[in-house]
Amino acid sequence: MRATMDDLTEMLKGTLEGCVLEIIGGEETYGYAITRRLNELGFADVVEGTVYTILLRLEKKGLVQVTKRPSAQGPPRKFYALNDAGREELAMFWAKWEYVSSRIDKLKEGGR
Amino acid sequence: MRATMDDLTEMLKGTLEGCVLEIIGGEETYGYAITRRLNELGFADVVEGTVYTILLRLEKKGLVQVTKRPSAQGPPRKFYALNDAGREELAMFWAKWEYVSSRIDKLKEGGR
DNA sequence: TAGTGGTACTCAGTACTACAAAGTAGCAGG
DNA sequence: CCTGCTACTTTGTAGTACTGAGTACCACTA
Repeated sequence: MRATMDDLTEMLKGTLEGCVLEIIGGEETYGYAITRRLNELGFADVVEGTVYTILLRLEKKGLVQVTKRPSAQGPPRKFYALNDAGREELAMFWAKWEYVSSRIDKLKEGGR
Repeated sequence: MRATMDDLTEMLKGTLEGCVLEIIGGEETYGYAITRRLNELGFADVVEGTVYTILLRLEKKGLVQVTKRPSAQGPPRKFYALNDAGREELAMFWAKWEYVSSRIDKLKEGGR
């Protein structure tokens, strides 16, 4: 119930999934690495559980192709890559983001 | 379950409340008018029910001052104005927005 | 004067999302 | 062997926007 700057979870709803799509779109990668990447990017509080639920959702929606590969650093990794539907969804996400963020910025400028 | 451009509801979660705060901050106003304002601003699918739940939440959090005034155009209106806590919350909202949107834009630019 | 349409508010229930928390499992180094 | 790091899974919870139904008040009009 804090109102501090670092509590961004509500604002990330609906955008985190798109961010994960974008990261996967850049290169085939896996859950743990995606979490670290998001943390690096400034989304410091995003934890693994969140990312894994998103990945399962993407898989269910048929937006990604999954490949299991052994790892030298622990249990096997599940690598994710975008398929055509995923790339389409990603483009849609950026279109929505463009739209929403421009409206909000306009509102901020006292948009009449 | 559509994936069309006009389904923005998930992306608005966490930001709509801030938008309502901003509108109230601009001038004392009431629920119905706020809904129309949001629709004008491009948030076409936002409906009254949503705005009223936000307003009740703001009231519960003690961020607004409420004044009931009779209307010539129907039942009495509940006018909302920001108090000090509300102005603080609004500033916090814009700070968060600045932060989150800049990170997402960076990610979009292929941010390394 | 009954009916319609626009204004204005309320409330119960639902869907979706991010997070918390706990657990399983493998490998490396001391 | 045991601690720490990597890596994945699952269950449950809280918060938010939306749906849909309802109440109520007024103006206009047929």
